[in-house]
Parts: sequence; C-alpha cells; structure tokens
Amino acid sequence: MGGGTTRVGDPSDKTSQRPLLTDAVIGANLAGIRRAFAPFLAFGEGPTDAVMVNNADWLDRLGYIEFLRDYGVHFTINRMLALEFVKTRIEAQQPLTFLEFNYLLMQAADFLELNRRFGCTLQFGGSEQWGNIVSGIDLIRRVEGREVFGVTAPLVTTASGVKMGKTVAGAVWLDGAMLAPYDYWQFWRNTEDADVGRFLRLFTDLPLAEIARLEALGGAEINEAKTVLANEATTLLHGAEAAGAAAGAARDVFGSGGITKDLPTRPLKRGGWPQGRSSTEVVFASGLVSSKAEARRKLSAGEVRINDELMTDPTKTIYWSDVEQPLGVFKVQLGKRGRIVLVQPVD
RNA sequence: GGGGGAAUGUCCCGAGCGGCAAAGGGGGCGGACUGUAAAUCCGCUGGCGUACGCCUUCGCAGGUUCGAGUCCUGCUUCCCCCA
Repeated sequence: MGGGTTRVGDPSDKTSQRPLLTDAVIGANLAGIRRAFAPFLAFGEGPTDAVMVNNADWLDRLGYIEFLRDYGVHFTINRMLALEFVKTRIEAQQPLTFLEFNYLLMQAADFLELNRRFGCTLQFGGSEQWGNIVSGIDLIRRVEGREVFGVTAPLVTTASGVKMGKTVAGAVWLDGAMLAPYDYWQFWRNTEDADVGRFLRLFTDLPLAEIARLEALGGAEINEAKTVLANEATTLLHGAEAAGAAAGAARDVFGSGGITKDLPTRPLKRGGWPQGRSSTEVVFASGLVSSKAEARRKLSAGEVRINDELMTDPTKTIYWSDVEQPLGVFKVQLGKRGRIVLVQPVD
C-alpha cells in the first residue's frame, strides 16, 4: 500500500493532481483494498499467508540527506537516462520533473525494504512498472547482494482495443456492494469472441487442455465457453453459490424471461404517493440512469421496458398494484436484452 | 528575469466573427443486424419540470456590454523560446 508514495502522486497522470490523503482516508483505502483481495489471498500470520504493509512506515521517516546517501549513491544518471520512459519523454520534448525522475528511487527502496523485512523476492506489476521494478532489482543486488525478480503484465485490453474494466455503471468493481454478482457474471458472459481463450487463461484456473477445447468452439457454440468463463471468474470472487445464482438468474432472464431474487434490486420509497409513481421515478430508482432527465430521455427513446412492456411515456403512472408477484417488484430493463434491475416499493 | 502560447460540456480529445446548452471525433447507452459477440449503419449522450419553461456550465476573481466561452484587468496552473 502506497501510503508514502501517494503523497507525491502518480507521475504518469499529469492532468489531475492527486490530492493529499489524510491518514484516516489512507486507512480506509487500505481496508478497502484488503477486502478486495481477500477472496483471492489468505491474509494472516502463517508462513504462506499474505501480509499488507504501508510504505509510509519507512518512507515518511526518511530524511532527504539520508535518502540520497543510502539510495542515491546506487543510481547513476547514465542508467536512468537509458530507461525507456525517460528516453521517450526527453525525445518527445515532454518535460520530466525531478519528482518523477525520483519516483523510481522510492519504489526501488520499497522493494529493498520489503526484501529486508519479509524476504520478498518477486515484484509484480503492470508493464508501465518495468523500469521501477528493475531499479529495485538492481538496488537489492548492489546493497544486499541478493538476486530478486520481477514480473510485468501488459495492460489488459479487449480484442477491439478497449481497456478492460468499463461497463454500464462505470468500473467493474470487485466489491459486491458496488457491482452485484449478477452484473459481474454478465460482464464476463459478454466477452468478445476473440477474447474468450485469452481471458480463460488469464482469469480462471482451468486446465489449459480444457481451455483449448473451449476456445475451439465456433459460431454460437462459443457462448458455452463464455458461460464457463463467467462461472469460473464469478466463483473465484464471490464463491460458487453466488456464481450459480447468477447463472441461474441469467437462464431465467434470457431463457424464459422470468425474474428471480438474484437480480440486482433497488428500493423505491412510496413516500406520499398512495397510487404509484411516474415511470420516470421508477426508472430513476433502478439506478440504471444517473438522473431523471436521463430517465426521461431513455423512456422517450424507447429504450426502457417495465415489467416486460415497452414504456415510452415518461409521465405514465406505474401503480403499486402493478408489481410482479411473488417478489413484489417492478422489473426495469434497459434495452431489449439489456441490464435488468428489480425495483422494490418500500415504505 | 524577459517574450510568446494554452486552460472548453467533471470520461477523453477538440472547434468555437459578442447572441451558445456551445461544431466534430472517441468513449458510453439504445436500435437495426446477430449468437446476451465483433464489424457496419442509425438515434441519444448538462440538471430540474407533465409542459410554454427554468437553472447551471467554457481555469479563478472582477470589469465592459442589452447580452461574454468569445473583449478588458488581475490571479492560478501548464507549455514553448530567449537569458
């Protein structure tokens, strides 16, 4: 956790100055990140358990002179100028601040510190971290005489070049409270054909032979592979039960057109309205749109179905008595086969 | 220290003779076509309101004007050139 490095910000992101975070916020973020990783890692005290540390623990105490003397001596400008991100910035006549230039020293120092404290020998990161990681490897070799390693992965994009992680409601959240398991399952189910094999290898633990069989499926049969991908990925994050429920909900929705309690559900206050609320209010309550104006637009454009009926009048009253039984909810759907949210009237 | 340039719809890029809710892309959402896919074509993409409508946006703060993204002044940040 970069509680220390966050104070200087991400050098590559020049458009937005990263705000200084208070210790309280950093603590909350740390807890949040820990929660996000919990399904995949076992945190604890055991020999193979995961630990999460905050680099503010050692970076904050570091004085400038001390920093220069302990770490600065091991870095030559000659080598740093040869780094790819430095070269490209200089060649492109783009400014490279001293702060950015120093960022990799701090990250290298982190690796060294982790190596000393925990015997950490491998640093993993996105491909843009290559220079930072290699600098840490060099530093550890010089200071400790130990050989350590780095692994980088390319930014994952879809076959059509789109960055991974964007979806209707924003990002693909790992937190089930931010993105319902059903929607997480759907995200994987809607993978592009060309990505299925790659994603199965990257995001599931299936045997390679099985993956090879799945990605060989052609035409509409590839959908079977997508279902497997969705099941596996959702199981890893939310567990087999949630994955099964999401798959079942999908069968009901896309197969029979029915609804189940496993679909995302949002409340709608009855308030002072005894009979019902306008279609705009109901759609807004679903969270499928971010404003009532957008709800009106989408209704008028014929994008919305309520209880399987195309609803084009933004002012039409939806009566409380129109809820679908036995769940007692309105089924709000964006697009003919698009996202579905159940809206439940509450007092 | 001196000179020049730039900041636009809070997703991004980017046009913008003083009348602008603001061109055009990309992205996103929807439709047609399909297989809950891709590609292609079409529509939508500031907020509030049932509605004539109202409100808020162009780095920040003032000013000129009936009226300012557009002109003037100061400030902030960034870039380039000279020293």
